[in-house]
Amino acid sequence: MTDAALADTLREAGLKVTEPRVAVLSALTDIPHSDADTIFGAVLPSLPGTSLQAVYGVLAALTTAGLLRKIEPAGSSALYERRIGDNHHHLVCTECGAVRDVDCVVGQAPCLTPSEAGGFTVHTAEVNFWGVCPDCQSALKQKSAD
Amino acid sequence: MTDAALADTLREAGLKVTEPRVAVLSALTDIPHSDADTIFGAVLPSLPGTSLQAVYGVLAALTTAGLLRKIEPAGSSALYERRIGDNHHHLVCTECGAVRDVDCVVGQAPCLTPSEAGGFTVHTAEVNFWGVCPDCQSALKQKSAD
DNA sequence: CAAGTTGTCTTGAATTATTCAAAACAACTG
DNA sequence: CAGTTGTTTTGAATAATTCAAGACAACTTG
Repeated sequence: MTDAALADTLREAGLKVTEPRVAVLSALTDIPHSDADTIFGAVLPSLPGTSLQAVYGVLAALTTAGLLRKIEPAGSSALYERRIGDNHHHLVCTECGAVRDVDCVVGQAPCLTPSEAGGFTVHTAEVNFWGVCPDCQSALKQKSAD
Repeated sequence: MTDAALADTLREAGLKVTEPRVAVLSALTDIPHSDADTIFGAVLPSLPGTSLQAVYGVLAALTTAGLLRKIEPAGSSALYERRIGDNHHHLVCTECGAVRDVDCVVGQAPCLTPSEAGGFTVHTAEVNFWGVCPDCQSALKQKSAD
């Protein structure tokens, strides 16, 4: 995705186009499920004057505008991804924290209406799967072999 | 639940029985879905010499022993509950952070096997519902009427 | 029941992720 | 091109949680 295309994305969302915003979108295209610090590291080479706070500001703006989705798996810092609008879920490695996308499980989400909402107005169902990623499985096997 | 019964619960889990532990279990029986600070406030009257760090230590020990479940909804601090062993889920109010238990939705959890685990070994599926609790619904209605 | 061992609690401080605030600055509007 | 609005920079503050060392208490063993 070119910077021009990313700029259009920003404009369409009613946001001003700035270098930090384009850079953050670009970084998240390459490395989804990244936290603020990782994104900061990714954009720093192209924006030497930027700061971590600026990244936080950009992430907040883009998330509010609906261009980013913020996920906060237990035990890790907030992660951001560009894949939005589809109700996909996440698979998180309990060993290393790696995150992978999972398409919504049973076609729609019939199972995701709480039987008894107790007066709550539910608007979102979030599903997280916890497990061990292939890499960590190998590592664990290796370790137990010692 | 009496303190003696709570003490037995601790012993059965292979843990030493101490005042702070009994107090924390007792507090969580009364006020589930509490964070460390709330629990600290609840046990302080009966344990004047205790500290927040002690509460954190107790919570960590009890969670490791399987007596507590730790939940970490996005945007709030870690919460603890005694209800364990059943795969229930949570309903979280996006306005005030209130948490309510929800029984597992479709009988078992047939919908909670990711279609494509991508090599991950999945051991847990976590479901969180986000919505607005009855109290906050009233409050919002009130506000919009102004 | 007494002494020892192991593990827990207390005290104090450090860390990490994140947010707040004010001034300098840049993007879109007309 | 100038103005307005909103963004970024800079610097500091906050909140939740964790780390570490010594004091202490619970269960075990004799």
